Amino acid sequence: MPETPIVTISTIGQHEGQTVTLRGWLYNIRSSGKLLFPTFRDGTGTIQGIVPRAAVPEQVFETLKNLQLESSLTVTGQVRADSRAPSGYELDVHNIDVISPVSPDDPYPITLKEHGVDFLMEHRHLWLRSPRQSAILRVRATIMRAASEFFDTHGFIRTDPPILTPNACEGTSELFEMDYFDDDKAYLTQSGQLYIEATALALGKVYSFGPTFRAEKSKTRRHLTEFWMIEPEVAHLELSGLMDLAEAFLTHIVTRVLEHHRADLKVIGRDVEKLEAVLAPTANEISNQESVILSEGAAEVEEPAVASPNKFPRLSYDQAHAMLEKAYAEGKLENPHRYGDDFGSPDETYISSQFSKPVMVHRYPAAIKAFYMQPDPADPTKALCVDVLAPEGYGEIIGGSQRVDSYDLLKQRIEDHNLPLAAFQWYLDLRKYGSVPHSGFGMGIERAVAWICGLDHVRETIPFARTLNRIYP
RNA sequence: UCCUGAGUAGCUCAAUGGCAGAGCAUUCGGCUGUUAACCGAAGGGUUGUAGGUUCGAGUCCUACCUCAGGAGCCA
Repeated sequence: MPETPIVTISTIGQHEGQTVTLRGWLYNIRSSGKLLFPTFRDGTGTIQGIVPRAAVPEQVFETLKNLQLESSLTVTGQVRADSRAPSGYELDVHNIDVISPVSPDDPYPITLKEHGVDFLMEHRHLWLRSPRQSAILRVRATIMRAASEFFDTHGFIRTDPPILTPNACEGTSELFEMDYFDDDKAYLTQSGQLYIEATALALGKVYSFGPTFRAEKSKTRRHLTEFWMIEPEVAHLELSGLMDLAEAFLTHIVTRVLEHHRADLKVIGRDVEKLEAVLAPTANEISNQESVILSEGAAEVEEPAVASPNKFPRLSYDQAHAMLEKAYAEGKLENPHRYGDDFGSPDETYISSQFSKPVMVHRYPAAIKAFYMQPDPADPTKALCVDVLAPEGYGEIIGGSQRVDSYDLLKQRIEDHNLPLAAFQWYLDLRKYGSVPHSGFGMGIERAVAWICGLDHVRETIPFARTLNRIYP
């Protein structure tokens, strides 16, 4: 190989006219008699090469002609702008050096044709190489970075809770159980919330970011058994401030993705206008219908405590219920929503479909929410909680609440929910020694990625999805 | 856990109860601008498993297995 600069495909345009070396894989190859059109990929993008038989040594032409897809190689050639190329550039190949050829007896299983879900998931380790999957993982990385960045730059301290826990955090979900040495059982965490309440009362503003596990036998496009969650928890913060926080947080993430991933979103096939609508100024944003909805029962609409640059619609549970009743009466929903029940998936889809921004639904009936949620002083049958529903029917991406800060009330709640008091003694201590109002939320990364990328299934949002029926590869 | 649907070539899919097929992939041949290239040829099958009905089952019946996505539950 001659001494040439080693470049990546994403920045190859800066080397127009130069002879460069790429290190990558053979993505596809077409031929037309004495012309070869190999397409190379290197993880940053793809570029088509052109190889006229007369222009290269016979051995280079023959080697490339017989090379199987996904063989690894280095390629040397001259970068040329070409209007026929999708990316604007082509490579006039001078030489190739095969690093590791794929055998024709056992060719690369994933072709450029269609494949079924089962086959692709069985070959997830290879599927990741396809342009769409790579693009999704790049966007995921930015979403995770932007999420951390938001808290890091707003005075939050990252404090990660344990992954092995002695008992159920909320006493509801199905947990993965394992032996913990001799006589004990341990469980994989389903939320770090209780632990970061402790670190919040130590450090003020904290967040955690890590994997969580749910053993529920859910089998839908929105569920994984192992997923990543980012959870802030803030001392002295009440519900309205929590909603401001969630609003600013999501706004920051969407802003970053649009800044850095226009090209990836195009590969994924995302309608970028839908994301831009999330950032649109509030005044122009809210449609007539939305105004009507928000003005009905205006007394209940939460006013942001801090002016937020980008306001999301806020609905109380009662307002959302009224919206669903109306929709059912008009035949837009198959089943009526029973007041007092949680919203089902079709309900959430309908509510979110009425807005182009994420919707914050707050003050659910306390009876259907977790024991640690603070009752609303204005109506103790309601909890000071909020669910953020992503647009376009992507469902709940954030769930949060103000926490019970009274020792006596929390103890009562633990007993009412038949939870083992001893296991929660440390949690009660937080209310015994200098309790303050505090709030937090959790966002599931995969649902956020699915929404932002416009995917129809969360299994594509994580490198190796863990679902009810699949733990391979 | 419940409901619904699907299992046929390496992959994606056809096949009135009557000879097991196509495209892609692989191999061989052709083509100097192809964009999931195209054209010609070849090889490639225990039709998810086990029973049953029938002269005859990929097709009908029963059970089971696997997968899918919807409910419930959740992020």
